[in-house]
Amino acid sequence: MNITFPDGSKKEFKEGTTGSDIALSISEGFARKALAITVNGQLQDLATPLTGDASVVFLTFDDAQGKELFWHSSAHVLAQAVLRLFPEAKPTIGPAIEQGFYYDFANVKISEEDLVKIEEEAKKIIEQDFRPTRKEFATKDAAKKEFATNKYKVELIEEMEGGITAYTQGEFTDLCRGPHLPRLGMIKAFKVTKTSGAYWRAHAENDALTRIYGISFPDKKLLKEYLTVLEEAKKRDHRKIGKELDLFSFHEEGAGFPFWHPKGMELMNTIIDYWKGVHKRDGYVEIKTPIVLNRSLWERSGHWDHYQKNMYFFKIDGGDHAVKPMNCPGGVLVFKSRKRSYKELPMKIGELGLVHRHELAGVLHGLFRVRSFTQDDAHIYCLPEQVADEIVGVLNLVYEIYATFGFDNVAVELSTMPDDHIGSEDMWTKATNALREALEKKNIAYQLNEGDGAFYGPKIDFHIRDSMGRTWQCGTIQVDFAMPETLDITYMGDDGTYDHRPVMIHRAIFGSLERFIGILIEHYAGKFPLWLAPVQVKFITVADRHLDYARKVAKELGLRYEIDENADTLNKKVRNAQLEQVPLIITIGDQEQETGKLSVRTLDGSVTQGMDLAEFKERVQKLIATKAQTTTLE
RNA sequence: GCCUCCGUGGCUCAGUGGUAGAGCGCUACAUUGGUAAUGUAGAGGUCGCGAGUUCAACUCUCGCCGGAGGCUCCA
Repeated sequence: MNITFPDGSKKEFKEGTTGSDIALSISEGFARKALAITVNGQLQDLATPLTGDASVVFLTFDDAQGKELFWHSSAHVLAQAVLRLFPEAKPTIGPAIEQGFYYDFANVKISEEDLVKIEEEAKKIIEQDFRPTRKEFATKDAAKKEFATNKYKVELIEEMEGGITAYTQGEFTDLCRGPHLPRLGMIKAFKVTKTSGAYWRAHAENDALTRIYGISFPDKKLLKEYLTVLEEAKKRDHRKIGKELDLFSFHEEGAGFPFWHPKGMELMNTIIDYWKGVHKRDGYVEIKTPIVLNRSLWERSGHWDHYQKNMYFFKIDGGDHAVKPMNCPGGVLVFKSRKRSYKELPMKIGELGLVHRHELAGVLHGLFRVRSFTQDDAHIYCLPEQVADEIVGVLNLVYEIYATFGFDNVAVELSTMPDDHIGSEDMWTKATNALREALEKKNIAYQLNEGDGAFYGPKIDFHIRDSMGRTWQCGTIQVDFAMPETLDITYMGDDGTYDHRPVMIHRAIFGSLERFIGILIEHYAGKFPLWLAPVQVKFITVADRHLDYARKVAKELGLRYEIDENADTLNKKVRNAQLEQVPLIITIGDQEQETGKLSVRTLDGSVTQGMDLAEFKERVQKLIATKAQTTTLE
């Protein structure tokens, strides 16, 4: 057989030669690194004997496919280790994930201490250096017989089409499509990281499973690097920095309800001012609607039937009321407060609305997942033929605003009709197409999420990554033909009748001010750009006699400032200001007081002495006006 | 809500079946210091809440509340 290599070279091999032999024939060093081989684009393990002419590519841990194979094999090792320690456990599925792998087990309870034992057992298995062998079942029944004691595997086999295969390593056999590492000894570092509850097939009504997560590498150094990255990320945790910088707090008296401190509010207000500015420029107007509204509105809007589990209810004067989980129904009342003409459309009505949603206790997570938050909401009421342009307008604004904060890694998802929805299929198709076309027009790559839309319409979501690599939904654009109907919104067309329904576009760019600020804290690791920093400059005096002069200069600059009046040493005050991540530190002593010049320190530790006041002001104003990402005076 | 783990002064964390300690912070005094921690003294805790076991619980058990990492859900 003739084998073609990626560089175009060809070589003749005997029929039945394995990938591993071919790899060895090229270079010994390379063979050791190669994990698998693709033959005519099909992934195989190195141990598989090859037949016929083929073009081959060797995969290493650096390739996504190689990584997946490596971690999938590691998941088998994990399952084998668990079964050695807990023979009664029933393995279900164990895939590779973005970072590592997991395996789900039924019929077993695993404590934190067990994880250590499992890891030790896994290491023994790796040392045994098994070579996984493949077995093909002639029939479904044969496969079911093999896995008869595991109803989950039997269920999987039931649904399979084509050849059913299993892999065996030592005493452990698992149902698996493969391929696998040729030798398990290639796993040089193996760590069991955490456990979690999970459900069979991810449905809460199914059996509860125990999920065990792990990660592995072909080199111990890579594991060390991975752990270092995790530790660095932890230092950026917004909950930690939020406490250190005195931005916000949470209290037992209201789980999931953030309390904003003065500096946190300074930050939020700066962001809001910016938001209001760009929206005004783009023709938005702003409203404010009540937080509490009565039952009849929520019934008409569909929230009573489709969103009740997330809402807070109470009775006033014997009537049911709800705290708003969304701003739209209230906003619609403003639109309907008088008759509208087609000439007024599109109407873009913004609202920084405080919404409350009763989220499950287990999902709360700092500012990322709270029970009350401020949406930078807006509803665009437009004619059907204006929808496409309006979506493009929102997309432009979304990318402009994200860029202002230095976010270039934004993942976009398009979510379609969920099972629980209002409105006709026809409306949903129209709305989904409008979103899709806008994305394609702007050349934005997106992932499709079938059945993940809001109950009233499909949506585009924008996801931003936090320091731990988790992604969080921020902005959203939702096209809604349904609510205009259920809430009976009309406008007068050029035919002089009110028989026209506008289309409603719901959109938010930050999504939640709270979440967005949480992400910003981690994104900047607390070192905010000058325009955002709650305290932009901190004044430090050499001695108490310089305080009056410091106060005078501070007022003149027109920046958000603090003066350190503590009786600490200069060094201590500098240290504190650095730890508080204040972008500019101005030291005032005899020198400055006499010459009228400034001594300015930036967060990187560099100090500029003898700076002219006017020049300093000019540079700082420029940094603020341009919303510069870093604060340097050079 | 589910799984695993955690809950000691404002913060970070030691600690023991016989009712508690450190550093930072805070207060006072002394020091007025030139770019990452001046010194001395002092105040501050019913060891998350409730019940049980025990002669005795901060320590053991159970329940609740809150937190962490996941699952599911979501902005």
